[in-house]
Amino acid sequence: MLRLSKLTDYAVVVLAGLDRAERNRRVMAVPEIALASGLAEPTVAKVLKILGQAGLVEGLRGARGGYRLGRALHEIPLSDVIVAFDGPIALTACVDGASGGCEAEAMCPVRGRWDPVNRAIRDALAHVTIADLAGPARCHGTPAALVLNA
Amino acid sequence: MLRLSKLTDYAVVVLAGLDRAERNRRVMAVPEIALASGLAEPTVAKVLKILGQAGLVEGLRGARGGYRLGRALHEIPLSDVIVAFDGPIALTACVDGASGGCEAEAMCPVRGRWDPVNRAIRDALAHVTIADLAGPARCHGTPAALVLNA
DNA sequence: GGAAACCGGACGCACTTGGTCCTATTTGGA
DNA sequence: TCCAAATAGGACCAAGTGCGTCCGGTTTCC
Ligand code: FES
Ligand code: FES
Repeated sequence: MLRLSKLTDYAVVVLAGLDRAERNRRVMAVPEIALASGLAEPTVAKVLKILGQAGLVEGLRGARGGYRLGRALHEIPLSDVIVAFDGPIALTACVDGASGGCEAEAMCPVRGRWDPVNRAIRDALAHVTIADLAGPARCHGTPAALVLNA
Repeated sequence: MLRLSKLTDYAVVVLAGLDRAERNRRVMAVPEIALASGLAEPTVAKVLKILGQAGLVEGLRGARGGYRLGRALHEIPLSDVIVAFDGPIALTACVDGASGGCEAEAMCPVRGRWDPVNRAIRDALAHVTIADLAGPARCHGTPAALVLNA
């Protein structure tokens, strides 16, 4: 359905919640983040694990541990979050060297023609930051709407 | 995975195949299209049925029947095909009035903020025509790449 | 040393997707 | 008039995958 997974959606919410702690230079533990975001605790944990692997958040282990933002929200492009959860951004299975995903591979008239479309989607998603999605604070200079509707 | 369904992919191939018949003002039957596109016959039939419901192709019933393009390929935006197979183009479940798809609905900080992103994707997809994907013939004036990478 | 917290992976349920097939309806031709 | 050809529409089942949950292991502070 051209939809990204729920986890990706949750990730944005979690990141937005973490941002509030960031301003106080605190770390937040999972239960606290779950409460702040209204999501189930195990789900939040899973989201943060994946975000950690992608380097978007930093996890501090041990007692009094928690999570902290790896970068500021306005430096995290939406595409990074999507890639972390949904894998590479490509509309079709038959891109570049990926053979075998398609049945009409031999005589296919659209072989490789999706590439410009994929690149366009990637670009659009790369120019939106999580800060644009998280709140009314404009920290990027150009609001997302301006860039996107050009 | 931000992927569109295989059926959508096949639809583009099928439409490209139909275009060759269109130039001769002929109609093509399912077996012929299947042969031309290299796809399985029942699959092609299913694709054409859906395309017919969307008005993108016209089916002529009875003996000597077949399928014909509803419009020229360069007048069919990619978004129309995607909508026919994958439903409305929206990255997240929580758009506009669609409540219930999300758990953190009450206190969600990103409620409604996806809309500009969705609109951007929709616009990008609406400016690519099937003709852009189907072959080297440029019939739209501006090639897709130019519009997309602006 | 114990408690608190993250880390990594495995498991199972459930939904969606895809491919196939069958029947009804329509139309052209013998 | 009757039959063959071809679409229309839906039902059906199998496979894959996303999603939520849980558990044991490891690290760090008190
Ligand atoms: S190779 Fe996949 S649709 Fe052509
Ligand atoms: S309402 Fe769905 S993420 Fe906010």
